[in-house]
Amino acid sequence: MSTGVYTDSSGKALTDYPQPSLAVDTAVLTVPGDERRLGVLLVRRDGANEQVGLALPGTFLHEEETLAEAVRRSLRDKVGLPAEVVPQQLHVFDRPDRDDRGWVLSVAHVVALPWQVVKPVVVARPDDLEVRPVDDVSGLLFDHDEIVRRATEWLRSAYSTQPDPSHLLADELFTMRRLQQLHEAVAGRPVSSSDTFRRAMEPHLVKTERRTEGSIGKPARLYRRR
Amino acid sequence: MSTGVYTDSSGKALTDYPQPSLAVDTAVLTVPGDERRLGVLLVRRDGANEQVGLALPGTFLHEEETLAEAVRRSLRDKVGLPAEVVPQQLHVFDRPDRDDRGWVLSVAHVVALPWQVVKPVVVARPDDLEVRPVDDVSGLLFDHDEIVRRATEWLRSAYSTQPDPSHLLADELFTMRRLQQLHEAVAGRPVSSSDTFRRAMEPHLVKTERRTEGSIGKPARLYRRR
DNA sequence: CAAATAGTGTCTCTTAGACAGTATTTG
DNA sequence: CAAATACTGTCTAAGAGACACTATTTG
Repeated sequence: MSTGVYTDSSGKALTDYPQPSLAVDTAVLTVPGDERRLGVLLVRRDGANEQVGLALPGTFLHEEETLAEAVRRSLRDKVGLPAEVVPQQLHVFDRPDRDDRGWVLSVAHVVALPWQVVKPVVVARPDDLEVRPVDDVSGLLFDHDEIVRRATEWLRSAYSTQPDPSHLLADELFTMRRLQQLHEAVAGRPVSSSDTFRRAMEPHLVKTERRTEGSIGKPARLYRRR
Repeated sequence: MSTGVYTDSSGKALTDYPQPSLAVDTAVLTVPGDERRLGVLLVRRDGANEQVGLALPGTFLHEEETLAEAVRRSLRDKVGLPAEVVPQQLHVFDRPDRDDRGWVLSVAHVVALPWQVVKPVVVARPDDLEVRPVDDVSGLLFDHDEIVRRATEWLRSAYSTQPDPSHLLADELFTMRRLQQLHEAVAGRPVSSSDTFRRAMEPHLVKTERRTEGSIGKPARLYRRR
């Protein structure tokens, strides 16, 4: 690590420059089982020094920690989510006045989790936590509306070419219809055509010989991830 | 700005947490007029406190400055480039040991500039500055190889659907062939087919009635940006 | 006129989209 | 058997890619 003061090209020591605080804020996306829409997890902030209102879960970066670790820590400590998540970096928000408590930059992240994982934490703390459809989100604290917008765009783009890249479908086996419904929930609109959807997804999946049982109508073929 | 100490959820004041220094590093991409390959601008670092070797131009974030402003300042002060550039954020590099001078996070940026703009500064300071083909870059300081890789990927992706989105072609009028040669330089390989290239680009351009003059072969139609 | 480059016409193959018609289940 | 859902086959339109052929210049 640093063994002494070093200077930049203007001869100023690094520590002479006030540096910003660095935060991470994370859009946790999920599709609630009942509703067929993509949702984002929000936390109510009303601590003594915090601004009051809804926001994304976040925290300040701790010493020697990576951004991904800070994201995992914030999701574990503030929400109660498991620590195995792999967050995706989105963008650094750097407006000097974005946080009126001080000079705080935020590295926005996104992670998508199955409803089975998110539901228990929301049920456990209904006064603190809430899942809201991404297309209805507005009025969040700081610039978190914009983070949700970017996170949504990122996930929708990822789902446009690959079958469930974020494993929102927790089941090992699933029908083409179930996959399509998930993709429609993520996209926020019906797929252009079932035919095209099937043709686009089949090459990326393993076609099993198993079928659904007990459902109404002709039993559907079950697929597996490749 | 901050009116007093505030605390996080564990009751610790923000200033109790050591915070990292925040740097910006920028991949300046260009296509040298003679060579038909995409290049990146490198600076030789050999100051007293700096590591010795080739790296991207960068700087530390100053107080109340945005990241884009820091990028412009670093390009102006360390390279001599004009200040009107619009940098694109790529990724935050956060390995705690990525800079052995201390805990430094870097927000990597990319910007593409016409050779007419880059050439003068390289010619003026041949011992400090160098443009090297992106596909030949390796052994840069810190994790700058990775930044160049990401910057290249970003630019190539941008050029795959739009005609010269970064205005690397400084001329107002240009032939389809010239545009294609630029795109081939950026992509690092020939376009799959001139026919397809023309068909993909024409809708995004204005077809003028002017033609090239004095060139060998049939004079080519000139196009303009929309 | 030969060489060089630009531009057009058109054929084939693939894919998207639409949709009719068949298959297999539940109740 | 009616209703519901799954699946197949096939037609059409649009686009990608290939390429022959025509056009217009220089030397």
